[in-house]
Amino acid sequence: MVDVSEFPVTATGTSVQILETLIERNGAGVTEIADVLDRSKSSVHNHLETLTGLGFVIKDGYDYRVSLRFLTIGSYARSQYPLYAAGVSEVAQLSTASGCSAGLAVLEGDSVVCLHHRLGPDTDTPRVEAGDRLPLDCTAAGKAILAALGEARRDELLAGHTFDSGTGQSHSSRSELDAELGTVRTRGLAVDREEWYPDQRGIAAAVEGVDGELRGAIYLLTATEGLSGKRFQQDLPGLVISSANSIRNTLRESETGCRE
Amino acid sequence: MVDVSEFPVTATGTSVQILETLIERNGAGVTEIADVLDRSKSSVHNHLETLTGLGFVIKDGYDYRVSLRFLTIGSYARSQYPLYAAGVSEVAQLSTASGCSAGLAVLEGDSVVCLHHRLGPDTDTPRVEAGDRLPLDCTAAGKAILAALGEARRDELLAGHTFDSGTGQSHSSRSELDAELGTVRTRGLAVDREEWYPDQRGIAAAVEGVDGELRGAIYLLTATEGLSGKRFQQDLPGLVISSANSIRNTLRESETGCRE
DNA sequence: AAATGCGTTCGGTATTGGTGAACACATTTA
DNA sequence: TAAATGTGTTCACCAATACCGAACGCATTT
Repeated sequence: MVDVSEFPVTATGTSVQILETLIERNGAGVTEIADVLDRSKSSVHNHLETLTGLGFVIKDGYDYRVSLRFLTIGSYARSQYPLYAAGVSEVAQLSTASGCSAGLAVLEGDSVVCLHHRLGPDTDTPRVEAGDRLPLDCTAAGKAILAALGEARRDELLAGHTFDSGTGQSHSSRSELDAELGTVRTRGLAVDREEWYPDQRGIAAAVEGVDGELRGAIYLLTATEGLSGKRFQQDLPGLVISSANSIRNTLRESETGCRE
Repeated sequence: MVDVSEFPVTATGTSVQILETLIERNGAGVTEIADVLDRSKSSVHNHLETLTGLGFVIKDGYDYRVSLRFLTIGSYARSQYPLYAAGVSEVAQLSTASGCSAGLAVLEGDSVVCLHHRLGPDTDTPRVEAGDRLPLDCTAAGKAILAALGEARRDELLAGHTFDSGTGQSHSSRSELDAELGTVRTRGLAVDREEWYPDQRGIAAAVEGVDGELRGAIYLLTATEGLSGKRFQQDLPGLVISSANSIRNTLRESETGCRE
């Protein structure tokens, strides 16, 4: 958890700290939070009353919980990314056609965030949710995005990166990663071979806008079990690439003002 | 917009006011916000720096935008409702089987909120998003939920209700609504006949937990065009009711500790 | 009937959020 | 080239307020 006291408006920091406590504990009461955060009950009570009044917290009985207002604002935040509107129906199509789970991811700040995820017919893939952060170096989407960035930005993201997430089947150093990113760039496709979750493979392609700048990535997730080499190396990659192209076209239409 | 100064922690109120401005204007800069809210630039700057540090706001260039952190927390808030986990795959099935859009809604505080929405193959239904609020009296989901509540709670929700949302095809008074809610209770099904959006019809059924308490509703949305009377009065209602039953069973399993 | 749990209210005070002016930097105008 | 305008940012001052701690009301438990 971030140290909330290092920012100029400490009261807002306290409110957020209380929100995080509510999330961590799946709802809590005034006294409980005051204990955990080592604050007075009255202070906590004031914050909760404020957050409730503002619609971010719901009180039921003795418990306070975070409200669906976050989902409302979250849906809006997602709609800020043109990739979402342009890609959501293509994800449905990709997921149906491939029988795999599929989704969209974007780079926000220094993390790759899942914008949308659709569970496939073979339901035994990890339960990724919209809003989840994806590891940079051991997921197909992360690699696709890294490869599409300029070197300066990539260096920023990987500064101090430890290469310790995922299953350990992935790279152990920056130079190994850089080598793979070269391949990703030439193929226009990134893969993850059981590097993120055991028995799970991923395939992803970056999507750029009309200006050539990165808009995000579309990815596909599937269980290794019963997956033939040809399917992983030819069929599925083909579907992902064609989906990415389709999204690029939709994006071009919306970014240039429709069917130029 | 709520008056933010009526709550004890005014600084949090100000932060939220700034967030709302960012949403309203699709991102904004320090000066712009200071103008709109009639506050000093330094104050706005401090709040934005705090919100950025806490991860709720993203700065790109001169603009600040709300971040996907809201989506992350929103997904969590949604997962607090057992109806979501129990119903999301049933919604997919219902949507596929019926060819309509379908979704889940719950009562939070005094509003009915959409937990999940899946666009159907016939894509010309309103673009409902997770987190959207649904009108109480002119949507099928709203009526299903109202009908399932105790009288006291229903009175609370409808106190001061104006019956002016939707297309105007709906009820104009509380007594008319009450009459329909009786029918809803006996049929176990609520409908909306172009009352919310023109040319759109809805069907919904409430879902209760093992304690008999309301957990929310599952709904279906479809265009009137090309919809036969039999389909709207028999086929689709049958699908919705069987979906609701299926979710009730899933809920029972999870609430009693799996396959009792 | 006493004791413990909860959330809430209240006054006092040290902290701090807000202001407005000055600043650095970029872009636009003359 | 120089001035003018537009950003976001920094700073010192002061009134406003977020915080504390004790008291309170109300349940539930002992």
